[in-house]
Amino acid sequence: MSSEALTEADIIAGHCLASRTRALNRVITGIYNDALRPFGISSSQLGILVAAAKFSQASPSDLCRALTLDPSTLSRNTRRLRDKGWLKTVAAADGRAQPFTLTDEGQAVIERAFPAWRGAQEKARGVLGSQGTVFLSSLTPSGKTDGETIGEAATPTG
Amino acid sequence: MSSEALTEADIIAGHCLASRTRALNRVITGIYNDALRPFGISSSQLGILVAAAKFSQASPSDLCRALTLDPSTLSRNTRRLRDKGWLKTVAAADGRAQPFTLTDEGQAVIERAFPAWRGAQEKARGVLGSQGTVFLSSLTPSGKTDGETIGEAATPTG
DNA sequence: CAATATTATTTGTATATACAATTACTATCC
DNA sequence: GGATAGTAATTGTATATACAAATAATATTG
Repeated sequence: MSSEALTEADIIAGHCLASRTRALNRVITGIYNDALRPFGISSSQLGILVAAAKFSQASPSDLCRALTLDPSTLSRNTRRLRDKGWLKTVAAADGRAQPFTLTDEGQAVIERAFPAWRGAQEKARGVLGSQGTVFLSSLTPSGKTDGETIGEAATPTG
Repeated sequence: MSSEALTEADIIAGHCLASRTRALNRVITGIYNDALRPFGISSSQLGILVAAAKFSQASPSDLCRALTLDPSTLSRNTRRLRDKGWLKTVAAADGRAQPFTLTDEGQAVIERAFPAWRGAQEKARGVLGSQGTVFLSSLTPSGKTDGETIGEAATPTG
């Protein structure tokens, strides 16, 4: 039993949920990006295309709400997808809105990339183990817990 | 019971672990960044400072291994921390190495930010629920599962 | 209906991130 | 010990991300 006092750095390094979440994100995102690279699409971009496919006519604000994404982030991301010809802007009643739809090319990209996505998904399951897979699967695409609260209330202490 | 065939987009949107991991990362990282902002430090930067505190003399390659961070990413991140005076480069036997140590100011920043970090940690626990908290706590700071495999092998099917 | 408030999106700026290429060393191996 | 291989770090370039500010259009309200 070590009797040294724990420093702030010890406590943070030993428990920080943000550091662990970000590290996990780097690992998992890397798996998908590696798998998707041959198709010229990133994990983030594929996520936006599939979200656009599900809203037949998506507005940026819809997707921001659905994905917990800052509007400025989505604006840049959709610009790249419009530049590639995978999304196209359509007219809207409300003059402020800039809704878009998936193009046929965008749909084709989803279909072409699908087997690679599936391979990455398998690899990610392996890395996450069943506990991690079940937990992450319980989240909505917005990163929030589905329904009420998943577990009980969190226990105190840092 | 819906009898429509699932499209690729339906399957990806409904299950993608990368999208969920990234969305969770946005939510969790945002909690810590909001809490730390008044101290002029980000979640990522605090993570590097505490890692540097634990290696009394850290080399970039040590930290990259410890955190699963690309060397080019760490290089830019430590540059900002050196510019702020929180890390300083020290001499090394190996002329290729650029090891650094935490400065007194860097140590002071950790101490000042600690209560805010603790508050963010509490909030994150609440968002994650006990299942998410337990899972993420089981990861090392590198984003990998501690020890063997956490759960059993993942079950198949995309 | 004109003034004001609200909403939707983009643009300016900055950090976090990674891949590829480059630069500087150190190690190895004839 | 000099050519070559390997390692450590940085720099070039690009995407992902967010906050703040600006722009533009619709809603509200007096």
